[in-house]
Amino acid sequence: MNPLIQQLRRYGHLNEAAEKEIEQRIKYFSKRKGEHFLKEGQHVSSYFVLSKGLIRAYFFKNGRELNSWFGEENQIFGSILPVYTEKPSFENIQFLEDSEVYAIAVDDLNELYRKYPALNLIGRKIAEEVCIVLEERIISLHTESAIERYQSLIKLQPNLLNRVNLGHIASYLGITQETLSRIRR
Amino acid sequence: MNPLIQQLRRYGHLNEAAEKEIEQRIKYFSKRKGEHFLKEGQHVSSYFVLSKGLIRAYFFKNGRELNSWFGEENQIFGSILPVYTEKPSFENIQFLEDSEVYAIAVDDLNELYRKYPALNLIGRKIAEEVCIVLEERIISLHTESAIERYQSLIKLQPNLLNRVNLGHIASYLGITQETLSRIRR
DNA sequence: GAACGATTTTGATATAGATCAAAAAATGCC
DNA sequence: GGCATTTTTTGATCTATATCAAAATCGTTC
Repeated sequence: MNPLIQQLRRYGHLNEAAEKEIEQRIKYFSKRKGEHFLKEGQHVSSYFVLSKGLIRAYFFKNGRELNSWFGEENQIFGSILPVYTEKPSFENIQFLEDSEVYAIAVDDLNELYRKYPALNLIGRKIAEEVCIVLEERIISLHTESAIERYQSLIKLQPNLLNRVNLGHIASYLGITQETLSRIRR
Repeated sequence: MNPLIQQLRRYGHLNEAAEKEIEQRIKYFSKRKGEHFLKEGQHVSSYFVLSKGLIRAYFFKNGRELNSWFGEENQIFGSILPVYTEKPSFENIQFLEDSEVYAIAVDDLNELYRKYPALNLIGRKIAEEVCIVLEERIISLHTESAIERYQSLIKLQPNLLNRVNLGHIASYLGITQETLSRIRR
């Protein structure tokens, strides 16, 4: 069973015809560690799922890379911006391990929304769930100290620490690597 | 024309029957400055619009109030959490000026979604737009200094400064009132 | 327009986290 | 197993922002 379809089913039911056409449009990629899935200014994919691997999303600020999130297996994620506005994303998405991805292109998704309106319920649920995740991140950044943010992250994505180096984690938390090292001690 | 319907129309088309029933379920409130629209643990409203007035959303952290956002006239806002999970919000919503509100209850909205599936497209668009706004706030908190966050806020909601005292702004920015006062100098 | 409370500013000091530099430890490679 | 590279830790100092206290300003009411 296609891992992206599997994720979509968590949010709502689709009839067979819709599901079949979605499946036809889902593309599979196999990528090596270090490769990019998406670079700033492109707008290839809307939603996607890793059946294997690990990714990070990052952007540039004053010439420095800043991580905005990490994605692990069997989560659904993507960039909302291109889906909503058809504008490209300012984010870069890079594989941190050899990975396998199932993805649907922005244009395909928008056509599917037109053709199968029932899909909008699923799209709504996904976007609402993303809102809730984003709100939690805002609260974390708004109210928590570096130590607390670190603890929040371990609670949310406990495996991450074994898969990603500290520099990436520090960048996500909005602190320097040195501070993170001191926090952990 | 009902101000909430007017906002919904910005996201997509609804047939007459749907629009009529939505309009019937929209409730009007007139509230005085200082009154609450929503207190922590309730889940009255999903989406709403002010035709007049100003509100803030806030929550408690270690006994202190922290502002999470401000709402002005002719914006659509609400709490996604109750719509998505049917769980109550942890936020409080209070009027900062005498206000007039058009609102739709969570239960009504969910029934409308069932009855008029086309509404899901609008719900999806709204949630997607909220995601984009939330992402901007995350970037601001993640990467900007207090001064930059202050400037970002003025750019986004320039009238706010004339309508709200500095304590509220500082609480939104995640800094103390003293620091905000020094920044402004 | 005096008096009160609320809001904003100013001052002195404390602290979390940044920066720069270098050492130590871990990892990968031949 | 030894060398090179990357990652993590440690140290010294600096800076942005917090805290606590008090003064100044503003707004409202009688």
